[in-house]
This record gives sequence, C-alpha cells and structure tokens, in this order.
Amino acid sequence: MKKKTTIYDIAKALNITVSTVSRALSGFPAISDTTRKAVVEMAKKLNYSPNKLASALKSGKTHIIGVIVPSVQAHFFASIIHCIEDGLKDSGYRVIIYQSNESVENEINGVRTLLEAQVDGIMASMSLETKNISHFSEIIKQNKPLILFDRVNTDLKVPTITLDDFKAGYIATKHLIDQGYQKIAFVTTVHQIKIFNDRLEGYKAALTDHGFPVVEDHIIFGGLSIKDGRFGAGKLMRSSNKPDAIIAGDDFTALGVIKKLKEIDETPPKIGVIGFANEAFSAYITPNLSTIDQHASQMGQECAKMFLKMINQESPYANMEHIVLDPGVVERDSTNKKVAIKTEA
Amino acid sequence: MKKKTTIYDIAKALNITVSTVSRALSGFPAISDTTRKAVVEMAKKLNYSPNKLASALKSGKTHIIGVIVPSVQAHFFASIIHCIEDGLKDSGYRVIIYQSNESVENEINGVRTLLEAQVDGIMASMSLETKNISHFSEIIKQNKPLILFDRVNTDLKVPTITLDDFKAGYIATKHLIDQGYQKIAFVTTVHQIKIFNDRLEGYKAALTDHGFPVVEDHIIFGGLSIKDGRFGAGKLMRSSNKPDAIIAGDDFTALGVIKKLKEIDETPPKIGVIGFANEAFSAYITPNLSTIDQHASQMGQECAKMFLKMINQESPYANMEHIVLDPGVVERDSTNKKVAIKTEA
DNA sequence: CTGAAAGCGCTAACAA
DNA sequence: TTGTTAGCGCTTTCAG
Repeated sequence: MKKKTTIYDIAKALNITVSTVSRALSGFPAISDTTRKAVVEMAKKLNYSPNKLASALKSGKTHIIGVIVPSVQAHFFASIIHCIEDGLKDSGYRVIIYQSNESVENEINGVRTLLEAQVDGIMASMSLETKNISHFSEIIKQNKPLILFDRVNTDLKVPTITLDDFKAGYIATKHLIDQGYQKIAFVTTVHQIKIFNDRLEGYKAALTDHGFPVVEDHIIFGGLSIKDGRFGAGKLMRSSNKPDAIIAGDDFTALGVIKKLKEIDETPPKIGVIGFANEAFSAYITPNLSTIDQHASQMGQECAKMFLKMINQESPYANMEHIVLDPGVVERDSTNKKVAIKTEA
Repeated sequence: MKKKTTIYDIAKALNITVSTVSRALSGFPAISDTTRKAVVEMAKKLNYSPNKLASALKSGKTHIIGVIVPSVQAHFFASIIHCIEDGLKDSGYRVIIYQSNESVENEINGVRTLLEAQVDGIMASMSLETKNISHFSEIIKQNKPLILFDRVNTDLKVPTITLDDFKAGYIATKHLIDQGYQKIAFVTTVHQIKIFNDRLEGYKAALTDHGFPVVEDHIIFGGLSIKDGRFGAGKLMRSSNKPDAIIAGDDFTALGVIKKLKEIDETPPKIGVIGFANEAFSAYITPNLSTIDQHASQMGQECAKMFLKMINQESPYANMEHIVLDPGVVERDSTNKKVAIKTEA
C-alpha cells in the first residue's frame, strides 16, 4: 500500500491501455459497457484514487476556486462561504478558503498561493489594510475570474457584489432618528475600502436630510473590534458634546461600545447603539443589538452565480456586472427607547 | 498575457536550459551567482509564477495539509486552525480548510477531495454524525499523516490531541457543587465520539464522589445548538424533579439554555449554567457564561508540532503519541450565586 | 557549474 | 470501440 495505484495499474491488470481506462473512468461515451464495468470494478479492487494534480496539470483546470476573506470567525463571512460552496458544488467546483486576518501581507500571500495552486478563479473581500491592489491585478492578467464582494475597491475593473452601503448608513441613522435620538455618533474605520466611506456618507446624508448637523467630533476613526468599540465609546462619552446614540462599524465594535456604556451606567437603549452585520451573537447579548442585515446568503449565492457565468464565457471579463443588494434594519432592544422606559419604571 | 510564462520561457530568453533555471529558482547551491541573478531577474521581468501543480506532481509533495473541522464558525475550531497555520508556516506548509458541517457525507467527501488534491497530510476533528471511520483509514493506507484532534475516535490507530474530557466533565460538575448547586443536570449529545462520553462519565463521577445521586432524567441527549439547548432546558424545567443547575454540551447549547431560563424567569445564576469551549460571545452575553476552556491555541500548536514530527519520520505512524491537555474552569456570573443574591437584594 | 533527457499521472488528438 | 503517442511544467539523475 506504499505507492498509489494509477491508471497504468488498472490498464495492466485488465490488459488494455491507459487511454481506455481514462475514458472509462471519465464517462466518455464511446466505450463499451463491458470495458467500462471491468475498469470501474478493477479501480475499486485496486483502491484507485485519481491524482487530480496530474489531470489538472494536463487539462489546465483544477475545479478549485479560492475564496479570500478577512476572517472566517465573522459570521457574515462564514455564511457567505457556506453559500458559495452550496451554489458551486453542483457544477463540481470546490472551494478553498484563505484568511487574510486583515493583513495585506497575508492577502498578497493568499493570492500568490492560490494562483500557484492553479485555482480556476478567486473571490475576495479585502482586508482593512489593503491599499495597493496590484496583487489582485495579477489574477486579471492571468485572465482568471476574480470577483470582489462586500469589501471592494472600485479601481479594480472586476465584477462586484456589494450591499448598498450608502443606504445602509442612511437607514441606520434614520432608524435612530425615528427612535427619537438626536445626537448620533459614528465609530468607524478609515481606509480605501468603499463600503466604509459609503456608510459614512449615508450617515451624513441622513443627518442633513433630517435637519441635524454633522459634528466632526462625533465621528471616530479607528479599527473595528471589541477593543476599538470600547475605546471609541469612551472617547465619545468623555467629550463635552456627548452623543445620545452610537452607530458602530460592525457588531463586534458595537459589542465593545455596549460594554463601555454599561460600565459607565449608560446602558442602551439609554444611549442607542446599532451595528452592522447581524452576527450570531447579536441577538443574544444584553441588551440585544439592533443591526443592519447584510444579506450574507444572498451575497454568497450571487458570487457563485457570477463565477459560473464568467467561467462559461469566452472572456471572463466581458459583460461585467455590479450587483448591489438592499440592506435592512434589524430592530432590537439596543435602539428601542420604549424598553428603556419600561425598565426604568 | 494569455498564457503563463514557464521556466522554458526564462530559459529561452537567457539562452540556457530549463534545468539551470529550475536550480537557480529553487536555491540549488551549485549555481553561479551570475546565472542565479540573471534568472531571478528574468523571472520577475517575465512575471513568472511557478506552477505548483507540476512541481508537486513531480516531487510528490504539495506542501499543503488539509484540516477537516465540523465548522469554522465555532470559535474553538477557528482558533485551532489559526494556530495550526501559525505553527506550520515557517516550514512552508499551507493549510486548506474543509468543513463537514457535522455531516458524515461531507466528511467523506472532504477526505476524498483532500486526498485527490494530494495533500501531504490531514488533521481532522470528527463530525457528530460520524460512526463508520473507513474513510479515515484510507489516509492511513496511503501512509500519509493523519492526526485527530478534540473529537477523536479511539478505533483509529493514529496520534491524537485531546482535552482530558473526563476531567472537564468532572471539574464542571465540581465547580457547580462548590457553588452550592445540588441538583445538576446535563444537556449533551449521544454518539461515537469519545469526548462526549468522557465528559458524561466525569460528570457522573463528580456527582458520586460528592455524595449526589446520578438521576437519569437529568441527562438529556439531543444535539448541540441553541435550539437544542432551549429544548433541553424546557424539558428539564417542566419535569417533576427540576434541577438547580445545568451543564450544557457546548457554549451554543448553553446559550439556548439561558434563553429558555430567562423566559421562564429562572435567570442564571438562580439556575446555574456552565458550557464548554469558551466561545467569543460567552463573556458578553447576560449573564456572562461560565465555561470550560479547551485550550484551542495549545491544541493547534500541538497539531502542528505533531505533523512536523510525523512527516520527518521514515514511517509517519512510528512512535505514536496521544497528547492530553488539561481543561480549566472559566468562572463567570452564570454560576456565581453571590451575584444572584446581590441582584435580588 | 551547466546540459540532456526521463518521467510524475493523466488527457486527448490522431490512428487503426 | 480501442491503441499510440505526445505533452502539461517541473525536478532530478547522469553526463559533461
């Protein structure tokens, strides 16, 4: 059992040639039923397992597609991956995952590794650090499908699947205004990635549309994490112009914000808090967290569909599409002033 | 840019042979500095990217190792993977992840896919459904390293890295007893995987050692999920012999238990609740959840170390080790009766 | 220090 | 319907 059986072993055992074996195994039509059966049986008997490397080398197709995400620990990305796998498995494509851990260096490495592994295409959501995008251009140069989702960069001329993030920022803000909050702050992050800018613009637009001023001190730029949330909330609540509601860049950051607010006895919804992403835990923390649903499953499905379309075209980048999904507010207690009144009574 | 540059292109451009190029690129010692430099430069100029498929086919080593886990959404598994990657990257090994989603069918598929992709080894934590283990035997037959971690099956003669799960069950129970709880129930799952049995045995032993009876009705066998937790807690609290504390098979299940208890106004620590795994959210739910720390990072490191050891031996399965890690209790509010008293005062 | 050539396991013309 | 044969891109003896 030391060395693997190959189609040569099968051929030899059956006294036929490798081409016949190859054809029998790959369902080639012009093969007699007898031969096919004999081959399949012998393959099983010899415990044959095909070497995909060899066939990929020959055919130029690995049927593997690479997905690069910042981290699989975010429920949002995990769900997307799941849906991509789901949408692709019927077509015989497998997914391999590469985590950038929010570092460009890892991201570059990821692209290289996947390309060297000869994947048939790549889907990616960029790391927060990513500014230079030349590593992605390499994929395009090789004329392999690249699809960017959620965290995209518009300088890259590739199909994208995103949320309407301007609208997401807008409705998050509007939701708070509708709940009666008046001084709304925003803890977010700064970089090249479109979605965070769009959300910020949506936030500003909503404020303006409803007659509220945009206060520079109410916008905190940092990272996105529980720690950053705590820090941002602390800074805001120590300032002379304290907000009465905080929008957090994602649910983890919102969690940090809530932690901090609880410590200083400003537990939401006293101070309103809303996040982005609808993480698994968001419904279970106290108070449970209002958030913006980013439709992970739909996004994953669209990625899969888009990939299949690209791979089946002569040129993958013809008829490029940019799909934009509609965000929704998930209203929970952290922005529900009525709960606060009830609790205080 | 349509077709990729190969070492042949480099060789032609430099008027040397492919063997020289290959050697120059792979850091072979007996190569003149001049040639090496020229090759490297030309490689960059021609935008060369090696085809790992070809080199793997030739050398029989892909330097890729496959990790099969039930789901990356569990913080525990995500952390382990992270640490495996970390411990392996210096040796040039890359990790690809395959999720079984707790289904044997996917698991079998995963093993096959990884084997066909010619990975150099596999690490796996079994799905809850897995009973038959022949798909894993296949890896051993091919004489490739297989390491089982956390959810192992002792019928497979391979190295394992586990927690001392008997002890885990024991200390979880003892912790509750120490806190003053007297009627301790256990919501868990039933199957072939060793750890869940061990935990149950530890639970029983702790009860017995401290003079408490083992009550059959206090042991609920179901799945592990938020839903199963709700269901288990409901069943327990409706019974005539209500427990005053519940051990849940994992933190997700514990979350469901807490949800249910809150609804029927038995919010922990009134009824004590403890989970397993120390998920990211556990510290943030209310009341925050006591749990058993499974030392994910240590487990990941040991996996990496073990793999390196196996791959460097003549025969991977010589000197097999079974590493057992020590669990620890993370004490939080959900089992802290003093908090309850304070709150009620 | 470099070249020639065989071959990893499989596919796919082209023949028969 | 099956066989022959030439590679896919790379590594690696064996010569020189």
